[in-house]
Amino acid sequence: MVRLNRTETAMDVPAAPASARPDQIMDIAARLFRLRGYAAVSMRDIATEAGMRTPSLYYHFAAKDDLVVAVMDRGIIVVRDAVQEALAAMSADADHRARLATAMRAHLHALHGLSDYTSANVRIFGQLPETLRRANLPQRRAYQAIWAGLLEPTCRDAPSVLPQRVAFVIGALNATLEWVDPARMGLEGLADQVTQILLDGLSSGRA
Amino acid sequence: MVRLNRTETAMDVPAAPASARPDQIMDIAARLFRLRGYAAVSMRDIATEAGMRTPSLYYHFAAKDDLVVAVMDRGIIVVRDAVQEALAAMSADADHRARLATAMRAHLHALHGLSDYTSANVRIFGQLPETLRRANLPQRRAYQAIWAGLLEPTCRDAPSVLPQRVAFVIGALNATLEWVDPARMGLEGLADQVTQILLDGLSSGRA
DNA sequence: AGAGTATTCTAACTATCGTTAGGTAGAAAT
DNA sequence: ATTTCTACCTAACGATAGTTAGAATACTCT
Repeated sequence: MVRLNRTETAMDVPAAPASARPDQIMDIAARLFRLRGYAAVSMRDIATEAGMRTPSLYYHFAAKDDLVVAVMDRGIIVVRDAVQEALAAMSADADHRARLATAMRAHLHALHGLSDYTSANVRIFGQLPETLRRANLPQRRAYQAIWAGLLEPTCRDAPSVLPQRVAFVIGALNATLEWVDPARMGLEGLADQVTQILLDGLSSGRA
Repeated sequence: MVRLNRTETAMDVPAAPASARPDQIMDIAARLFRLRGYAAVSMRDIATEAGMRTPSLYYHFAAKDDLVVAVMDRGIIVVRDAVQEALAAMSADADHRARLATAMRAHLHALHGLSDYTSANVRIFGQLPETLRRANLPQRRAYQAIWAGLLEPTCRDAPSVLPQRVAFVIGALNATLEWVDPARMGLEGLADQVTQILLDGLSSGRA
């Protein structure tokens, strides 16, 4: 609501390189998309939060479609990098259960704490017209490939179900977005619970 | 796209009671919401599919909000009835694992095969403004209560996590909406896989 | 200091949204 | 036969969406 003149907004972040303005816009867009969904966030909303007039956005992004695609792609890249780094930091002789648990933790962390990009992606993917969804599919497939490698040892006797397992596990992790209150519940407790259920099932609760 | 005059549309369904017209509109709305999301479906779209002019919708539903709330509520009622009936049909001495598996199957069936109402609910709930979401919450809470009863035996030693378990299981089941191709994959195979993972974990795949 | 580029501005356009006003054809009731 | 009610119609309103044209400002480099 507060109108900022351009001196204030530009000078608030003097350390960042000049080319970081698109990043700032994407940050704002990701946060709003995450909070309110895709159609409910207008270019005017994003411009207001960025302290600029609406048409100025079009200097950095030619259309709302381009902006949302950029946000969506980054959402997958962020979680993909997080999971890959977490796996790379493990000792080489970790078994597949430990690797799965680590990947789940990294995914949940990217989803709830790291940034708004991955959560925005999960939140609005289903709201996008098919054209925009298709634009994000290559990133998603690359990320699913990581999980296929992780889950392959769990279904060696029926490899045909692997793609469905991948989708189910990622979907189950993403579903936590809808009900987890990040403040009320610690991320560690959430990760413990979710990984335990997914690895050993609901029946193992008393162990 | 085809324009129908009122004689054709009114006479096509002479067997149905006259008061079924709101149901027909809700059927169409649920199908479109499921396919395209909330904001992407206009009252004009619904009216066109119903073979009428847009303002005529307002004779049956005072606002888009009322229509969408009616669809959302029915979406929960449908799945709730399906799960309750399936549980009621079980023998009284079934253990909690069998009851859980039955409930999961019924939920998945309502989600993928029974009608568009439950899938529309799951699909667009996160897209609604908070006011409309709140209107659907009582139905959701009532449905969650059923699952709380089902899941309580799985976490007797830590009852405080029960609400989160309920949300996680329902969320995981709902997540299948995003990746299951109902035609390509049989509903039974899907249910087998999902219930096995949720009950016994990913590691049990080779059993 | 001045030229050129980068960035933001004002003003406005078109399209579509949900919705309202007010009228009309047909069936039901008196 | 006249009224009443149901279910639909045409016409149009105000609000808001994404977007464009073109001028003005700020920054960079010589």
